[in-house]
Amino acid sequence: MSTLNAEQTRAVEYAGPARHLLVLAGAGTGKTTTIVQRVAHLVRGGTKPERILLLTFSRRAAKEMRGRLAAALGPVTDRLTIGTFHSFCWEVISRIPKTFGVQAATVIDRDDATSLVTLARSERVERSEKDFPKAAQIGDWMSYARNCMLPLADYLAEFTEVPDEWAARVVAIADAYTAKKRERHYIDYDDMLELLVRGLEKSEALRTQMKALYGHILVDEMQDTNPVQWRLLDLLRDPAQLYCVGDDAQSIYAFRGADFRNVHAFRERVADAEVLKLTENYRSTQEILDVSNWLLARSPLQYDKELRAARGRGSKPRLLDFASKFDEAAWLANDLRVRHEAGANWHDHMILVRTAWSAKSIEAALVEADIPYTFIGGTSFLQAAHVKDVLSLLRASLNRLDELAWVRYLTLWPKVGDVKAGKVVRALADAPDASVFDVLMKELRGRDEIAEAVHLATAYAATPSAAIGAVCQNLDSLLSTRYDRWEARKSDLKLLAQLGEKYSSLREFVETFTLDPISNSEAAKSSEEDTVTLITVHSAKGTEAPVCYVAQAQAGLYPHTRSLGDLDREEEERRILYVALTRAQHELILTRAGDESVNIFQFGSTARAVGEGYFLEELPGEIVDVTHMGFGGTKSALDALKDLDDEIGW
DNA sequence: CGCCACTCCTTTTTT
DNA sequence: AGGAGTGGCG
Repeated sequence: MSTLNAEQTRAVEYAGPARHLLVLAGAGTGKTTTIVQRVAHLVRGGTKPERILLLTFSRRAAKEMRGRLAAALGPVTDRLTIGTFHSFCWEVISRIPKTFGVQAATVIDRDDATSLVTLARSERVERSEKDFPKAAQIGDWMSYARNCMLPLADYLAEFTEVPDEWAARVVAIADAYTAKKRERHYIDYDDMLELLVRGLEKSEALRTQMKALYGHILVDEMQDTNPVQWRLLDLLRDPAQLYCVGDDAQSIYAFRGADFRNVHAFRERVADAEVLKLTENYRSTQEILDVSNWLLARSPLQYDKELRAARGRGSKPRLLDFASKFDEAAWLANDLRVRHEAGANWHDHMILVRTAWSAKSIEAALVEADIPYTFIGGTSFLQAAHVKDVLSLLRASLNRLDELAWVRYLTLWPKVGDVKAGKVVRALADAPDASVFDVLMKELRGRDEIAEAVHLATAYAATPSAAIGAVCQNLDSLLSTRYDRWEARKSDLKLLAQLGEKYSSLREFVETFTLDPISNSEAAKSSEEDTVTLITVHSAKGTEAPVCYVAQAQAGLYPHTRSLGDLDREEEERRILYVALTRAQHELILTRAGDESVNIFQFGSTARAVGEGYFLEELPGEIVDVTHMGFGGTKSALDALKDLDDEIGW
C-alpha cells in the first residue's frame, strides 16, 4: 500500500489540535502502514529519530515494524527505539541497574518462575491438601494482579472464588516467592514493567530525565495495553505525544490484564486527545468480511463496526466438516499439496489454530505429507528440555546464586539429586569468596567432570558459540543417555551455538535468549524460506495470507470451554475467532472435526455458556458453503466393535 | 540419598 | 497419551 487514502493520510499527518491521538483501525485497514508512515512522516519532517519511541506487544510485531521502517527509511531506522514494552523497560533498567537494585540479575522465564512458586508453595502447603491451588495457578494470579497494579489479596477477594483462609496463604506464598526471587537476584517478566514504573513514580530525577528523552511515543495494539503499561505511558507522556493505534474488536489479551473498554475511554483517560478512525479494509474480499461482520454483529457488546472491502468481491468462504481431526488434518495437507502442485507458493497459506496444543495433529499430517511449515505460537514447545539443560549450565556459570540453574544442571548427573544439589547451592552462597570451581571440586569429590563443564563455560565466556559448543560436547554422552531421539535433539544445540555467534558475551546471549527465545522452527525458517505457516490466532494478529484455513473451528474451541460461564471471557473468544477470520485475503476456509477425540478435552468443565455456546452454530448458508466430508479413510465400520471389547473384556 | 514405578491430571492465549 | 508429582525400595 504505497498510496494512502484520505483517512490514512489524515492520521499519518495529524498535527493537532490535540496533543495525543488514538487511531481506531479495524482489521485490515492499514494499521501497521499507518504507524510506519507516521514514523516516516515525523522523521522526514525533521524529528530526530532518537526522539521517537515505538512500543509493541509482541516480539514479532517489533520485528515486523523494524523491517518495514527499514524499508521506508533506510539506515536511520537504527536510531529509533523500537521494542516490546518488556524489552524497553528492561533496557532502561539494565542501563542503570543500581537505581533498581538489580546488579548481576538473571532474567527468568515463566517456567522458572513457576518452579520458584512451587518451592514456596511446598513450604506452606501439605501434600495432602490436594485442592489447594497449584503453583501455576498461583503464578497466574500473581502475574494478573501485578499487571493490574492490584494488591494480590484484593484481587483474590474480588475476582476469584478463593476462600479467605486460602487467600491469606496464597499471599504468603507470593511473598515467599518475591523473597526468594530477590535473594537469588532473579527478575521475572512482570518485574520489568513494575520496577520501571515504581522507579519513575519514586524518583523525580529519573522521571524528568526520561520524559526529556522522547518527543513521540507510538503504541501498537493499544487495546491490549494493561494497567501497568497505561501507567508507564502516563509517566512518560507530556510533553511527549502519544500516538496509539488499536482495534477494540481485536482485544484478546484480557488474561494479561488488558481491557478493550480502555480504548473507548481514551479521551477521558488522556487529556488533550483526539480519536480518528480507519474504516476501509484493504486486505480481504467482501465475502470474507461478510462472515467476520456477521460474527461480530451477533455479539451482545457494541463494537459499532462494519468492515467494507475496498477490493470488492471474491469467492465465497467454505466450511468443511470432518469425522475426525485426523481426517481434517489429512485433508488440509492434501489441499495444500494440490495447490502447490498447481503452482502456488507454500508461504501464501496460513493455518490458524486456537491453541498451540491443537496444532499437533495438523503438524503430524504436514510432516507425513512432506510439506514444509513453520509453527508460530505457544510457549511450552519453544523451550525443549535439552536446550534448557545446556542453558542451565551457562546460567550457572554466570551467576553463582542462580539456584534454579544450578539444581537443574547438577541433577543432570547420575547420583546427584535435589538434596546433594541443594547442599552445593548452599555452599556456593555461603562462601562467596571461594572460586566456584573450588567449591564444586570440594563438594563433589571424585566427580571432577561436573566442575570441569562449568570451568569450560567460564573459560569461553567471551565467545558464546565456542562456549556452547564446548559445553555440548562435554555433556554429550550424559544427555544422550537421558533423551531418546538424541541425534534429532542434538541439532537444536548446534542451532543454539549458531545463534550464539551474534553475541559478544555469554551473559548477553543468555539474557537475550531468555527474553526472546527463538523457536527451532523460527530459526529454521531462515534456511527454508517458502513454508506454510501454522500459527495460533494470538500470534497471528497483525499478519495476513492469501489463503487462510481456520482449523478446528468446532464447538468447544470457539468459545474455548475454559472460558465458559463468564460473558466477558466468552466474548473475548468471539474476538479471537474474529481475528482469525480477518487474516484472510482471498480465500477463507473453515474446517472442523466432529469426533469426540477433540471434545474429550472438555472434561472437568461443568460451566455452561452464558452467551452463545458455539459461535458458528447458526452460520447462514448464504455467506458460506458448507460441505460434509463424512467419514474418511481412518474410520471403519468395524471400529464399532471396539466398544464391545471393554464390555466383554475377560 | 537417589532411582524407579506408579498414579493422577492435564491442555488457552504471551512477555 | 504423556508428563509431573508421589511413594516405596535399593
